[in-house]
Amino acid sequence: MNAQIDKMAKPRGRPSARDAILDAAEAVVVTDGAPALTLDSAARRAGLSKGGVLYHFPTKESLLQGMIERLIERTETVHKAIMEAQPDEPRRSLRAYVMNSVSDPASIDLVSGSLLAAVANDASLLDPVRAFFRRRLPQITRRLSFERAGVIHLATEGLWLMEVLKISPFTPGQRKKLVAELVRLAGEA
Amino acid sequence: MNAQIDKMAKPRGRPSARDAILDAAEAVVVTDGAPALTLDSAARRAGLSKGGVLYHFPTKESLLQGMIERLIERTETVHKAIMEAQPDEPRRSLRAYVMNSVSDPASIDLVSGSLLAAVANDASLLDPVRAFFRRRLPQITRRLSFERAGVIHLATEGLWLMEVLKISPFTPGQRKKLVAELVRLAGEA
DNA sequence: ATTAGTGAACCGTCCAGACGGTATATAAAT
DNA sequence: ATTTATATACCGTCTGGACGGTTCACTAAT
Repeated sequence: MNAQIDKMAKPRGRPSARDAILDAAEAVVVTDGAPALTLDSAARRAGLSKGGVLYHFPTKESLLQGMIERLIERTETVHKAIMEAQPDEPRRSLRAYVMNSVSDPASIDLVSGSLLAAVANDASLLDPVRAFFRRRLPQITRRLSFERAGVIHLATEGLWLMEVLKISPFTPGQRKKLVAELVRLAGEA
Repeated sequence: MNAQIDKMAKPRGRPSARDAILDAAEAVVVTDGAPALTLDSAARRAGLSKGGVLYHFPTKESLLQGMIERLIERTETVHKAIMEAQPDEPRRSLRAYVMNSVSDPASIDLVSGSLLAAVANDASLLDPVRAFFRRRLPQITRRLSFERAGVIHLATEGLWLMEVLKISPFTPGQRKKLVAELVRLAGEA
């Protein structure tokens, strides 16, 4: 499914289960809810022992940090990929952002687990997310009216967050219309 | 502050601390974070014992349900009040919604506690919120292009959710501009 | 020799919920 | 007007379980 990203600095020992643990932790949250994420449940889902999890993540907090870090890394990587596949023009960053966030309804589950886990355990774990948004803001408002780009940003993040929290009231058809409108708005001057 | 609503079926015993418990629970979440909300912490904050809390809310889940219920009730009440204070025209519902949600940055804390607590403990507690959104959707899209009203809805909810989660990247000045833009959009045909 | 684990025992803490008891206020009966 | 009954509104203690984290002896791959 996902082409795995080469880790530079190839490790020497056995292939690490670090990513598998993060995947497992996300899966636990998505299927069983945020409160179900414990060191034990993540270990079981990843197919190893609690000791194995603690080898990679010495505390639960570090596991949660790892989840958020990877969420941001993934988002940045995908955004870059989408953007570079598009013609060079000032609005491509915003449009790539919209497409990355909301164009594929199924991709929500791939990241929502990390966010939900962070919210449930310690809101300050989301600090890197805010920092990420802040870094991205000037990129997506480039050469656009701040108001217009800002509203598109808000709406995109709004749909994404509503779907992460499963509180979106829109039917699939309505959703399609809205995404199309957002992409359209992101393409206008 | 709040005129208390007459409970029909006048109770006989002492005045109930039910609302005080809900206030306390919200306050605990806002000041100490969602994981800090326990039956004990809510009781202490409300100035009574754990037994007292359990009298009103026999389980923690029922406390969380109570928080979400009151969140929705309050939102509906305030929305109605704002709306009726405005001239009768098709777009006043949407505009009242925008004003209610994001016009006052300080009011976030009054409701964020309930939402965060629900997310942290059991996402299905948010089901009534989605139902509420669904009820509201036809009202705010009345006589407006669905796409336009939908984008405003998304952006409003996006700003609100980002602020509840404390991940908004906007400066106060930028925020002001965006809110003004949303109100403006909600006023246009 | 180093890395990456296993697996089990164990500890301290926290927490939801149960339970028995108590205090307050109203209402009906005497 | 005093008693009696009764429902409401709590208090305070206890328990059983889960969870995060530690330790430790051992193993498998590179």
